[in-house]
Amino acid sequence: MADKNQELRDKGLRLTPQRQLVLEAVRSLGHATPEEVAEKVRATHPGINLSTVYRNLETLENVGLVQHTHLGHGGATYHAAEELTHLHLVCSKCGSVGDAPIETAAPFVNTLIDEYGFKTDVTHFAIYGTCANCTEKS
Amino acid sequence: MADKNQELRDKGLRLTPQRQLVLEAVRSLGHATPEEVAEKVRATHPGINLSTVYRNLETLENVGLVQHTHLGHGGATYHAAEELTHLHLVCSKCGSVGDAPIETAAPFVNTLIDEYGFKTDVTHFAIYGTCANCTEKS
DNA sequence: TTTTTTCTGCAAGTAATTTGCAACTCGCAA
DNA sequence: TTGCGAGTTGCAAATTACTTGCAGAAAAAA
Ligand SMILES: [Mn+2]
Ligand SMILES: [Mn+2]
Ligand SMILES: [Zn+2]
Ligand SMILES: [Zn+2]
Repeated sequence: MADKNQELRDKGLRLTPQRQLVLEAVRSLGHATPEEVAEKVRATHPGINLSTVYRNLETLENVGLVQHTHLGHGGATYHAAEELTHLHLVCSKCGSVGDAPIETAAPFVNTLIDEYGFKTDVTHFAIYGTCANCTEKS
Repeated sequence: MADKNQELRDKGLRLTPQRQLVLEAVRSLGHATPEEVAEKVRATHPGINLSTVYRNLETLENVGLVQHTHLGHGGATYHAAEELTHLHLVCSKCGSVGDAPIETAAPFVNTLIDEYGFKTDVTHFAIYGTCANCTEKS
């Protein structure tokens, strides 16, 4: 358990139960909005304030343990940083979120570097469109 | 001018000065937030309410005359539908918004169709990353 | 321990967008 | 032309998502 504590300490952060719970929640949820993180945390620790969740998500993002992405028109969702190894394919019709390996985007990313010197972060925004299922139905 | 009126009528919309002004503002501004659209409209017609602008942007989007995209972490920006002919390369460091032809993404889009049956709308979300300028400086 | 510093809960505050509603006006029909 | 009805507007209030100020609590340093 010293290891787990160390993880946050090494980043120069104070080890509070709230912070650990937020990090655990993000890790166990996959993608989650701040509200969902709060809900998860409160399942075991009801007292924790929503602003504490927001503040910790920001702090954890600053030290690189979590990251946010935009899957839809609204607010951000959070991931564990290690977990960002795929593209998000978001369907505008049904709202489903599919995954694809980041390598799928590699040629595109390379083209943008070569032609514009632009280094793309392909996971920050979702890939938006219509899924196979919804295309079929229409 | 009958033509211009017809354009909205053909979509089944009523022709109000507010609606025409919103559409013109979107067309002349390129990318614009609802607030910016309102500001533009008010330059000549001060009385127009912000909620009218929001409602008309939605209506115009429903009939396909305008579209929204997400360039940053926050709210949406609106374009004329005809004008969506480029990718947006948004720099996370300096906030600059560069353009690239949509064809740049064609191979990537095709890959997603072939492998996942997913039809990508590459303009809905910006391409996010670091521009050449900011990469140099660091 | 005691002290220092960071973090938390709570309440209040913003910013962006939406909604309810009564008054208006556009387009059609008489 | 005028009159009607559905669609539209302005305004105020509501909602949503997030942020901030602050005083007390709790980590970590001393
Ligand atoms: Mn959107
Ligand atoms: Mn973002
Ligand atoms: Zn779908
Ligand atoms: Zn830049």
